[in-house]
Amino acid sequence: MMTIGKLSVTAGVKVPTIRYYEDIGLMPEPERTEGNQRRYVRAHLERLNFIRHARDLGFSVEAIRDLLSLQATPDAPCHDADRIAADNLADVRAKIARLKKLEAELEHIVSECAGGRAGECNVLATLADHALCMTNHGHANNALDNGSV
Amino acid sequence: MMTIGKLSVTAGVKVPTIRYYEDIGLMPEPERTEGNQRRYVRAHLERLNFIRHARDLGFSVEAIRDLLSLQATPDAPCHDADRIAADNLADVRAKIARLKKLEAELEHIVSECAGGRAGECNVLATLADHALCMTNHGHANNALDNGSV
DNA sequence: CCTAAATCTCTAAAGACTAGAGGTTCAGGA
DNA sequence: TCCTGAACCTCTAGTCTTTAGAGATTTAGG
Repeated sequence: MMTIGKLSVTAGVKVPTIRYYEDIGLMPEPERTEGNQRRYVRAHLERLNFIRHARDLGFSVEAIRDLLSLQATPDAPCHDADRIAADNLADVRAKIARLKKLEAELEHIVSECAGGRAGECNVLATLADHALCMTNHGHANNALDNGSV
Repeated sequence: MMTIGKLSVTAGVKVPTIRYYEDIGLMPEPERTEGNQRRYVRAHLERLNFIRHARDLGFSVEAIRDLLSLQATPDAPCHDADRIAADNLADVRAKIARLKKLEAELEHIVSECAGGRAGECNVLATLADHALCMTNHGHANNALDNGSV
């Protein structure tokens, strides 16, 4: 029997976040004391660990919902879970590729900025002029959006 | 003289986003026709390109605001712009490092999933049990939050 | 029993947009 | 010149995943 504070510390998830997960149905409603305070058992901790871990790995809340429902029916084929993870892997690789280009560009910018005046500064010049751009970081804006990965 | 639609297509920024940038002061208020429609000139396109480019590179709106103000005073030392870019570079590197761990873990998970049942699936097992975790993707939740990079 | 810490609910904010409603203006063709 | 349909206008409200605070209540330890 854990309080929400204990659960929070143990799982590494902030208290309001736990309540939020309950709101959106990721966490079940736990039992309450007579004074209406939440009391959790070990199953809750495990589930919350699962959720936090999956969030850390970049899974969306929707994907986690799917995974949790799979977990609830252990006889189902794991094909779906596999697909969810594979999709995520593709995403992650795309993000890495994009960030590496970005890193190269920023390195270039920073190393060249030798403390001159803004008028000659590469940061500004590079950002202002696409023609100076080393790499093609295109308009695929969603590739790295919705962060929390 | 461009309409907002033309500007949108040319710069690769959605129309409501342009208006939003105007609201928050990233874009100046352009001239209007007698019928109250916005009309942009080339300077607007360049500024919007600057903004989009910087957003693509992971700069926050606040950082962009700083950069834009630096750009407006080209005699100022570029030290600030340099710092902003350097800060961003550190961020980008942290993101890359984290995503690489994540990639390794997902590769591990996916490759081991041989189409069994969910009860034995590594995706679920790995997510459920921290002890099976290959890497320490810690609780530094903000490292990759606020995406759009 | 008392008190301080933790909990409760509820509302609102963050960032960076995006979507829709309901109305107006513009440009090209008949 | 008029018409029509696409594009524009403002305004409100929603997205997503939390996080922070206010004000009230409960709990556990001494």
